[in-house]
Amino acid sequence: MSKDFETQHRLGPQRNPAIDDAVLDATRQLLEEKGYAGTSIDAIATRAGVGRPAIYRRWPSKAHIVNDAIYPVLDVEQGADIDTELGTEGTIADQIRALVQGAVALFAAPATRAAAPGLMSEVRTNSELREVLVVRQLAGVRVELNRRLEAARERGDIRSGVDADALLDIMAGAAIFAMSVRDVSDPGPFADSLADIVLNGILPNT
Amino acid sequence: MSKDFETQHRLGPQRNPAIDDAVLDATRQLLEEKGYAGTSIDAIATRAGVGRPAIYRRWPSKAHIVNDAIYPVLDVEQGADIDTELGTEGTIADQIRALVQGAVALFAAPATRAAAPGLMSEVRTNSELREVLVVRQLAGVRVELNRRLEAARERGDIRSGVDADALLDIMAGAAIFAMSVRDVSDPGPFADSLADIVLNGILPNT
Amino acid sequence: MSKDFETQHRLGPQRNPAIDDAVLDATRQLLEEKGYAGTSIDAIATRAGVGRPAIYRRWPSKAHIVNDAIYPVLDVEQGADIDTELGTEGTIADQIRALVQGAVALFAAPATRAAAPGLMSEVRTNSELREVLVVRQLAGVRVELNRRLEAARERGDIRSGVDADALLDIMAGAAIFAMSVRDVSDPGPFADSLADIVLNGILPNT
Amino acid sequence: MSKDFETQHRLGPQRNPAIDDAVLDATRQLLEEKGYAGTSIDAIATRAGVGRPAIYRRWPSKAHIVNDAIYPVLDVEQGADIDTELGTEGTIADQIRALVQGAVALFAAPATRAAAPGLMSEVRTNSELREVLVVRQLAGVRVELNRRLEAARERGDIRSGVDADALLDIMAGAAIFAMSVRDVSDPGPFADSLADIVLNGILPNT
DNA sequence: TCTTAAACGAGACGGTACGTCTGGTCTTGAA
DNA sequence: TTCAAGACCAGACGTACCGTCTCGTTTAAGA
Repeated sequence: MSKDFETQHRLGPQRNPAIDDAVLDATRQLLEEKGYAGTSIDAIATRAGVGRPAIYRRWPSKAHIVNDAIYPVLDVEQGADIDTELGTEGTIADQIRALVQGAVALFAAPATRAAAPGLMSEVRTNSELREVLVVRQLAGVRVELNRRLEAARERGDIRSGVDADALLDIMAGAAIFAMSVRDVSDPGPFADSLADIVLNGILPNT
Repeated sequence: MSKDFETQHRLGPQRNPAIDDAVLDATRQLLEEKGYAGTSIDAIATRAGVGRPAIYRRWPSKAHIVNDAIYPVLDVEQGADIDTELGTEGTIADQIRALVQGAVALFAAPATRAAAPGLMSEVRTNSELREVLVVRQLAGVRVELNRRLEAARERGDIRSGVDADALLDIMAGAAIFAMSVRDVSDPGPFADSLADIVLNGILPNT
Repeated sequence: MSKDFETQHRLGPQRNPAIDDAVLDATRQLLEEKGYAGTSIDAIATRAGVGRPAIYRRWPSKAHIVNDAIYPVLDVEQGADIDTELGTEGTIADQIRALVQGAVALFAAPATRAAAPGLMSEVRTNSELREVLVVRQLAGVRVELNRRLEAARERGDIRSGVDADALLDIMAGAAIFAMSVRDVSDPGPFADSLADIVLNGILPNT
Repeated sequence: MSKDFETQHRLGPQRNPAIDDAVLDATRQLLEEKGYAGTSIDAIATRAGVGRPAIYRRWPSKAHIVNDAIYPVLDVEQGADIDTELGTEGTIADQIRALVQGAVALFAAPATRAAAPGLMSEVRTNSELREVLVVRQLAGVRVELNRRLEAARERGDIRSGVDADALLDIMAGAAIFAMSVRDVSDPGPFADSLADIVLNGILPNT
């Protein structure tokens, strides 16, 4: 129960950044152990050795905590991060392959398997969460993916008529479904199979 | 508050099937209005004009009610239904197109948009629900799809190396993601885009 | 679970008197084992091997069943029984002594220890029960006791000014309190102590 | 529905003592209006304008609430209170008279009439309640009464052979029976009649 | 012998209360 | 101003009884 931040403990009027980490760590542990519904804010606070108000001071709801706990930040508003994330080098095929690998790896972590469907569910009723998750995080990726596909299409690297939104739905949706519902144990082969269908689906028919 | 089944109301030691319908109807309404988390069993009972114990007598958890409320039964244990459901006629391309249309239509209903991610989340911790939803319902479809793809591959109608499980993950996952997260308003064009990518992904490259 | 009345079992349009006995027996057992609050009608029906409607056909409430189960009938409307019950022979001292012995013996049975306070509680809100228990059973005893004391007072056998109602409250109340609350293990000595105080309390000084 | 304690309302980590009072007041009201069985914890919480958990934080069962609501505390562990309560001055006759008056007054309050038999009933199955009510509260009185009678007997002020326990059973039992079952409307004359019999029962026969 | 009608067990029903658990807010007192 | 601790309301959870009612069967008594 004794945490290292309990020794130097209170910083006065500044927030203690160690608390953020302790909370996110505890959240990941609990997601893995008890699942999304079983991860209560009470349990997070107890596991992190932190009071509940310290949590509510930082995040407005459980979904926001979970979102921060399982997804990399990348909402830095600059294109640089997204570019790096999406793999800016190589052919469009390489880029898509990298994207699929990235998506599968993202949703394959145990905590994420437990959390992703829960967040999908809450995003429908919690508009504050929707703003953060769908608008700020997902929309950026959509725009960037659209830009890339557009460019590739102009170069003739992909078929015309490929819907970028549907493509993103496939990559994210299939990865989440495989990891969280089918509970695929080895993500590698699945990522290959997924990339195989997706690439054949968008590249020109020779 | 008076329901039509209240007039003749009690059938003695047999359960009143009108209550099943009233509960499932109320569940669909509440899912649409309040979302998955906001749909409490109390609210369902009140809306259906039914006591809470009558619900617990029929379903062991909220997830089971929701499952019955939004998914067609088709667990008839005979292949016949699944065959019909999956579209047994025409070329493999026609069959896949029908499958994609069916999946999108299934997840496009407002109640289902609200419920599907919630069920995906609970299926991970509720093993009783997993039995019903993943093993009994999904597994049948997986087996049948696998059989069809195998046959088509032998006829050379699709590429070899296409993973049937990944294909099902794509169809279900993409449809759920598009409907529940992206909240696509018109399912028709999305289904076409999805079918376009999927078909090109599995058919031979000319 | 097989009762002897289950062999020949149903008598047609007449009630099966064996059910009355089975229910009252089960009630006494459950009172002793689980106490008054823990004795549910469900449990009585199950223990007696009887359906709930068969019970409700005979008694309007749990309190009525318990009343029948623990108290001797004596509501025969004829003074004869009460006379016998109250001990009509001997001096007034002998009669009072017999009364005290009877009261203590009545409330000393294990089932009665558990039930008496519960009935006292329900009699305040259940007016139907009040009618049966207080008016029909107790009032008769009050009247008869009053008559005896009046006669004894005229003969100079007891002090004047002794309140018959208070005397009955003492005998019943003290016996119930000793048995149900103090949980006296041996009723004999207690009955003697009680009789000692009561007799000295009403007989003339010297 | 707005209570005075709602203005300043929450005291932080300390419990709000105003809630204790509000709950006990509501309990007394409900006992008077609906009787013991009709006084649900739900109803108490609603009437007191308080959440149910706030009640369960303070008392382990309905019986404990009722006990606190109707009986004065006097479990101060020092003899002083009990001495005062039992009336330490005057002859033994005066003391007994005071005791009888006190007992009758205690059980004459409307809420107490409704509650006392219910508590007597629950004390038999709820051992936690028995500890509080019988051991901590009643036993102290029994010991003190025994001491007084012993002293009086040595002085020759009462007959030898008077059982202190039976005497207490008489005073408490008769008062409860008269108030809760017979429902005596005017406690004064009853207390006089009871004291008359009791005093004659224990004083020497001149 | 056949019919009628009541009693029976089994158990579903709406309703109410139980005691527990969360979520999100607020307050205290120390640092 | 932050922190931990924790009290607070609101309300959902799943369970247990209550008293009523209906079912389908059994059985005694009357036709």
